Amino acid sequence: MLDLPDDILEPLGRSPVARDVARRAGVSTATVSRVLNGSAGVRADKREAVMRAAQDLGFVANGAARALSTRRFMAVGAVVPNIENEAFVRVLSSVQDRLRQAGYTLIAANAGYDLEDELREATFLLERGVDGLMLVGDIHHPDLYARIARSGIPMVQTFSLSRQHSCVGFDNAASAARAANYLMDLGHRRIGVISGLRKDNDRGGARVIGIAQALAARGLRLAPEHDIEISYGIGGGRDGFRQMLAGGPPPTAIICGTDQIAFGAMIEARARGLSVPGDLSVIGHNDSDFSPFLDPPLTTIRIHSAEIGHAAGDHLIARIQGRPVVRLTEIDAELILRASTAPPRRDAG
Amino acid sequence: MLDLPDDILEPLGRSPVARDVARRAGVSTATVSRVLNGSAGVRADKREAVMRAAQDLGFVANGAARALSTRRFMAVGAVVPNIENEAFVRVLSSVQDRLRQAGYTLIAANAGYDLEDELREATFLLERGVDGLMLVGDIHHPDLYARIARSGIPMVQTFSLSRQHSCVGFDNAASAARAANYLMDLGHRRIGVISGLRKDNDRGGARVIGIAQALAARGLRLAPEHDIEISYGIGGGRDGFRQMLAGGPPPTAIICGTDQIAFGAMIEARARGLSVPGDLSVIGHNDSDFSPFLDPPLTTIRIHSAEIGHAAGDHLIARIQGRPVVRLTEIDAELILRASTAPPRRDAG
DNA sequence: ACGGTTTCTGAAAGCGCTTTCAGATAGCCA
DNA sequence: TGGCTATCTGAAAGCGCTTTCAGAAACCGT
Repeated sequence: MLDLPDDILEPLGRSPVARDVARRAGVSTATVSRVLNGSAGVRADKREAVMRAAQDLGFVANGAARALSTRRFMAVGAVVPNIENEAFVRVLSSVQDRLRQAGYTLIAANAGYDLEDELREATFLLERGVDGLMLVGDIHHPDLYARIARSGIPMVQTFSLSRQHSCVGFDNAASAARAANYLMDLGHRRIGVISGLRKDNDRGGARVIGIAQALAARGLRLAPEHDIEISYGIGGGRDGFRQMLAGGPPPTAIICGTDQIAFGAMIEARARGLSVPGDLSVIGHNDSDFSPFLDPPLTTIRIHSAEIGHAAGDHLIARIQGRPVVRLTEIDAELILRASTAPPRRDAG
Repeated sequence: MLDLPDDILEPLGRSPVARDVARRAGVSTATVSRVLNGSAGVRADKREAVMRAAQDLGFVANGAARALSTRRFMAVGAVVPNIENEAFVRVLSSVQDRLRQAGYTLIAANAGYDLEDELREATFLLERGVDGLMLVGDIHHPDLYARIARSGIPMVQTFSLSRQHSCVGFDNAASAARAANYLMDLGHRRIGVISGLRKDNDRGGARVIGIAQALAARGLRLAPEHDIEISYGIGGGRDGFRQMLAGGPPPTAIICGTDQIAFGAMIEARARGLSVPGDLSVIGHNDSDFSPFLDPPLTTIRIHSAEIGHAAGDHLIARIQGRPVVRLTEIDAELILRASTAPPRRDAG
């Protein structure tokens, strides 16, 4: 006969713990743990009893205690340059998708395109005990690499490729070069670039380099006055294009760091009486939702953010679980042709 | 004379714990904890020693152990209907801002406009042990309220007002009514609505009700064929407006659930040969980044998402820390007038 | 130098879970 | 029924931190 305490059917004044479930089911906490974690080797009747007791009590295991005991926090962190940027939101959303399926939580943080801030945020995440970390790009604070190494958790970089570290991304230089080649194939010879901030941003930098090299390969050059660096957004695009026009003969085509920038440039071009694509061809980056609906619809380099996120999530989960992984996953970007690009006018030279 | 173990200057094979710091500094773990948590009452020299030892070792306190010991997870959860929606991203970003300052982490999850999914995600967060919870809207699964109550953590609802629960938001019906009144003041009499999904969405529902009531107050009515419910996005807006045209005499003005929907409707209108605002006035919701740059610039109801997030974050932190709070914070939405609205044509009746 | 305060400090007891280890139980065959 | 193996189970030892409590040290006035 079991010896039941009086309070056994009374509500507890606190949230129930494993001990309470064990008492109610007439077993030990060890068995409760075994049942709740699905480990085999518990007789059916006891399993039943535990399940019911847990149910009745509304028992929810204390995450901190579990994490302390298993050394698994069941969460991974992600630090992105700008949490409000469409591409990064999509990545976060898709990486969370995967993590969620594996029982993990995503904790996202914002670095604001600054290495020091990124270090701070990532450290914060590391202190929380995340089991894995996702970063964007291949340029990070050296201390960050050191801390990640010391913590011993897996890390994956996204949106660009890397020799040193695990990554899921694409060749920013090559895809931008492809866009440049497409423009040159159309007959353009004066091609400009409006990119977002390039400091500490290997993606932006690589793209400009890719374009410059593609031009060089055909005997052209990226004129300094056609190489503009601005802050992100539609306003940035307007400013950028205005700046570009101020610097001598206008380009007949431009490649922009985001679709927002491209949109801004198109607005400014129209305000100046330039028609797109008649006087100016425009290519963006990211394929935003609104890009197919612009006037004219925007040619853009589509980055498969969702795929990047899925792959990055799978990569981290696999490494956390000790499964083998490929170090480098390439998710190719794609040039989406729409009506914002066309051959230059005859007389444009 | 202190008795130092041999390994004291050797790197440990594992990440350092408080014990290691204590040994290196020649104090107990209690003192280490006191120093690292800034509690007063530790002599300067010992404090120094601990600081240096922690520094040297690269000590990072184990979050799970700390959480277990303090019963504070130092994280709050947020469940939003759609993590890729601009307005919600902004709220998450601003709430995180505040939390971060108070030393808390934000864990965000996606509910996809479904009460069951929301319950599932919120439960997941609760199991993790979050210290507070942010939800969107005033309609939730009854079980969710029960679980929150049982867990004893503070919760705050956002984007709408509530009689029952703490909230930071605005009166969706009133702000939509204001937009309707503005249109009627311009002379419009046939006003339509294209909203996102209204099931389990009090915001969308309230807006339509507000509009219908505003119309009724002036002896008009919202015709059923002018009351369209679609899924979100630009495509949704196009579909919605197409549907509306199929149902009899077209409205001279529409109010849309988001700027994306409004943009879609404008595209469809133009495709049908209708000019905006000549033949159709359009009002959106949220004031997206691109809205001022559309052709014509979009009149919209600006929701101060960042303020909502800040207030919600402050509210939660205050309650977690046991400080008094106001139960209801109203952050008024604002009608931003741009060129997509104008008086109807004379002959439009 | 001494008793009485005041200030610091360390030992130890948790926090609530998982997991090992050894003992208990059940199952099986002869 | 006895002996042996195969299953189950519970006691107890952590996980790494915070915090209480009582004792040690420092300080003070006389």
